[in-house]
Amino acid sequence: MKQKSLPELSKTEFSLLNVLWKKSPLSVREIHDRLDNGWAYTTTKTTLDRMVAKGILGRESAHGVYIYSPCIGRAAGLVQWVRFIADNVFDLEPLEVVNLFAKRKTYSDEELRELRELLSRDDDSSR
Amino acid sequence: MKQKSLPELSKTEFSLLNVLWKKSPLSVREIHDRLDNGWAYTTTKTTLDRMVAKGILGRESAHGVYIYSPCIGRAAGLVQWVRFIADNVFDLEPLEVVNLFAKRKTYSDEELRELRELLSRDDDSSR
DNA sequence: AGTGTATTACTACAATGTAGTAGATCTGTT
DNA sequence: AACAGATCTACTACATTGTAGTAATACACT
Repeated sequence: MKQKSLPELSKTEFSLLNVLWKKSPLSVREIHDRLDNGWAYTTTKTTLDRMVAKGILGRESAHGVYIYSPCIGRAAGLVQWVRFIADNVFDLEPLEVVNLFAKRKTYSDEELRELRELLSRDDDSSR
Repeated sequence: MKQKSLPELSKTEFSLLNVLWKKSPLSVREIHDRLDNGWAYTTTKTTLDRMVAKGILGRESAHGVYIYSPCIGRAAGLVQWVRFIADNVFDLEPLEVVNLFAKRKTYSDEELRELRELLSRDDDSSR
């Protein structure tokens, strides 16, 4: 056991993380701008800070502003989502959904490998 | 305009609907049993009733119990989810994600057609 | 040094996630 | 037909999330 239980991320949390997995650390403003949903700036801020409080993100001060970065990797953050999507959207086994990822170039081989690993390992120790 | 704006379904709502899209109408008990998450029975009930209140589900009485059925079709319920998944998980255009569906036999041709239609039509009239 | 502009902290409130409890109802049993 | 046990339903409850406003700070430029 080295993984502190895969997090169950909400839709908003996931999309925030998604920005930061592409590039990080970023300031609230930077995140807010690439996040092209209709949110108010303060909404982005609030969500980020709550995620920091939960340990999903880290933040530090740089030149007078806070910058945020993910505390969990993309593979770990994806696990629960792949399960959900496999079950509810594709009606396939999680690993088969990962194979769909593999066709598209969205994830690196390394990420895919880790994702598969996490999916088969953590085979529902919870609930 | 004949579509009453595609609903933004939460994860839970989506998985409930997913059961009912497979077979309906069903009683709380029947839904609860096929829904194999760890919920308490009353949680399933509460969620169902809230969805009825929102007009996502309908319910009627049959042999002394309520039975529930979806008020929206699978294609309509999927639209926002396909957008989210396209954006945040696959990093593809929504329509390309639909093409992934097409490979697997999860959706009927009719559903796919309607889904594509809805996706291209309702190109962000909201927010 | 003062005014405008962006950032942060704090507060707010509705919706959702999750579930318990008590009362109503059904069902099978004498 | 009356009662016990099992189910179902309505109502209540409380934490978390979704979403955002406001006031206090900090910064940046004239």
